[in-house]
Amino acid sequence: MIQEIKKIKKKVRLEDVGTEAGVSKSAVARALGNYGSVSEEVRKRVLDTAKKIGYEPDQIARSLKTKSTNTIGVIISDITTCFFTSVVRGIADVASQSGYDLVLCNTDEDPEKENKFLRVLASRNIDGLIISASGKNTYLKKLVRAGLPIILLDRRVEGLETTQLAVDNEGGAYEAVTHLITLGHRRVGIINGLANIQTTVERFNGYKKALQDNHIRLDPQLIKYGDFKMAKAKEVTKELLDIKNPLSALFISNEAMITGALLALRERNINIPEQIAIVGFDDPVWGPLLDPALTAVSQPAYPMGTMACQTLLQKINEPGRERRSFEELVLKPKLIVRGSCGKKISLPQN
Amino acid sequence: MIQEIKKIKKKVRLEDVGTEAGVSKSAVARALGNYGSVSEEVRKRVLDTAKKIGYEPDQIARSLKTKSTNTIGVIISDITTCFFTSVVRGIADVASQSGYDLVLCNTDEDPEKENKFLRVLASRNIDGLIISASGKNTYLKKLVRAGLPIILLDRRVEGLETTQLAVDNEGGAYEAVTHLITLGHRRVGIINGLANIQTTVERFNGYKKALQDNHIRLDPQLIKYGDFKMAKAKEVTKELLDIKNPLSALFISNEAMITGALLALRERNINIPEQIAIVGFDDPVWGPLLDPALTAVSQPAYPMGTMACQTLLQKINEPGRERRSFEELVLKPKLIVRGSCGKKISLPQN
DNA sequence: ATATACAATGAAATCGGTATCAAAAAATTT
DNA sequence: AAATTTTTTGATACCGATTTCATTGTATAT
Repeated sequence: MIQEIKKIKKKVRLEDVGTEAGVSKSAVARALGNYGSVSEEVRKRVLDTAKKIGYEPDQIARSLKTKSTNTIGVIISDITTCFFTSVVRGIADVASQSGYDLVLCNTDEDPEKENKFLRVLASRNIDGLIISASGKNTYLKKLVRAGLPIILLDRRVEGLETTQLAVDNEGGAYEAVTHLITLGHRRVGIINGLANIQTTVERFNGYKKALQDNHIRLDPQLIKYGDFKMAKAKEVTKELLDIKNPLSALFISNEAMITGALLALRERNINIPEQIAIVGFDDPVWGPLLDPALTAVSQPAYPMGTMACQTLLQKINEPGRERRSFEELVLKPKLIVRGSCGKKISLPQN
Repeated sequence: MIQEIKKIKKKVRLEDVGTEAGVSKSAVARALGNYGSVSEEVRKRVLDTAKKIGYEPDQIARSLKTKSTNTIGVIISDITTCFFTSVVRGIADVASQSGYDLVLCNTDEDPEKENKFLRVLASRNIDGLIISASGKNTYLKKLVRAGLPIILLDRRVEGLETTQLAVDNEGGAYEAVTHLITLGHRRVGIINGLANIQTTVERFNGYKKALQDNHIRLDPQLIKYGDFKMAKAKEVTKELLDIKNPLSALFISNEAMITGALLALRERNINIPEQIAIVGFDDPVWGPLLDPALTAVSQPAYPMGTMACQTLLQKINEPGRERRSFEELVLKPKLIVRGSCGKKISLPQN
């Protein structure tokens, strides 16, 4: 039994570089950290031996002392959502450029999970946080008060005085629904997202406002709620198709639900746009592949990510601005008209 | 100028709990850490005061001592790729259940970025790594030798003795192309991914093998390379459409490139499947929405993620198994036949 | 009652860096 | 050459947990 477990290479520490180079670890720290003063000779020797024996500083140890981890937390509902995918990519690119890393958390809109992640991230001493919050969250307030730089992404949270970055959901929805109305549609259905999520409410408001401005009465039958996912939207779409006074157009509140809705229409053999006109909030890459191509509200997801991260990094690095950091950044979405709403239809007599 | 900057709440430390509860910090550590022995009375008192003054242990400090960070690194090419999105979600779910967090890195297939991320993650003392490696990477080998638990995801790396988890790319491609051949197609084009990526090679091999097994000569004109992205695939598809001896079927190596290819066909007003049959590797959610619906090779992306993470956690927690940890886990993809390949065509005379 | 085992506790070392401080060495001024 | 300043350097405290160790107090065995 002389067979030994292969020895795992031991970590090279700052001090090891010191002994190898024949100086104290303080000297090494100065040489590598470019601060204090070191003789040119020692600096060179240290740099060489550091490279030679493969020294890599331990971030954990460093963080313990400096209180900065070069980490930013990202809390979203679901990375699988195309919108968030792009946002996260944007965040990641900016972060990486500045030497920050991302810790990613999916909450599935579950406030409990959200709370758990917040605690975990806080205990990890993240330098900043970008969060698409589910809503009422007590711990989040604590973190804001504790001075953690935070960007509220895509969703406002009441009573939280911190920077937020969102899309003009109401405006986007308004534009989309107005487009339908302009084309002559009077019975416009809507598939909302989860009921008490900020974005859902705002998009719904845009829908309502568009109807109102055109003197169309709100019909509760035309209003359905999904959960931002495909399956539920499919179900709910079928319900919409089954009401007696049928709808002629449908507005759908996010990408996954668009898929669900279209699937339902497919199953029922309903033609777009002849039998029903479709607009979606979110402009999927595959929209142009459909026949007719999808008319949709396009959100600048990637730019939102980069902007969120840039703003966060500013907050992190200029803590002086903290006082005036309660700003609202709003990006405009854009309606992209393709074929799925068809041409102007003749108004029914009423 | 009596106006003061609002005081930021100071961190509560283990020791603070101690003084508040009238015991030493060692006692607190034992009470909270559930080890050693503490009198029931002290335990209760400590737990109470800890909650009262809101103590949250500092992970950084803990990690420094314990050498474990409860963090796993995830290095992929691009989170924007649907396949990776699902994989990452799978990883995240399993990780989170076991109290691990994810640090996410996008390399864009750039070996330099990959190397940089590896260094950063190593210096952060991650407990394990899941990586879809770009290829020849020196630093990765170092980490394996250093004993870091690693799962190679989706792509093998030569000379690296560590667990790997991939889809049977060759098999999947073989099945797809064979399907086309069975339907009577003889001139089958292929849009490959980036040239020296493992998955590209394997899928291409499946394509070649299928042709070979059916005694069809490889025509270089039918073979194009993309970069896994949409734009390039669109371009390349047009090139394919322009060759004189036209192709009757096309196999496309991943989702984004499918979109690109279909976009090109759309522009040229080419009918699927009458003028060209289409199979894709990757089964997009929107595949069924097309007309005809897309025939595609479906990869179990989410399960790959969960499995990768489970396997990794095993490695982390049972270091004894290290010796025999050079295993290859292969998942089977599945061809899903829908409409985009059409029916059997009559063979041209040849 | 004495010896022994065991539970409960606090002091102190440790993890690997950063930062402060005072001593030593070198350079400059007078 | 002596005094002063400046540069270079190593020793040491510190970050906030974990963990070892020695000590005290209590329970059990003899």
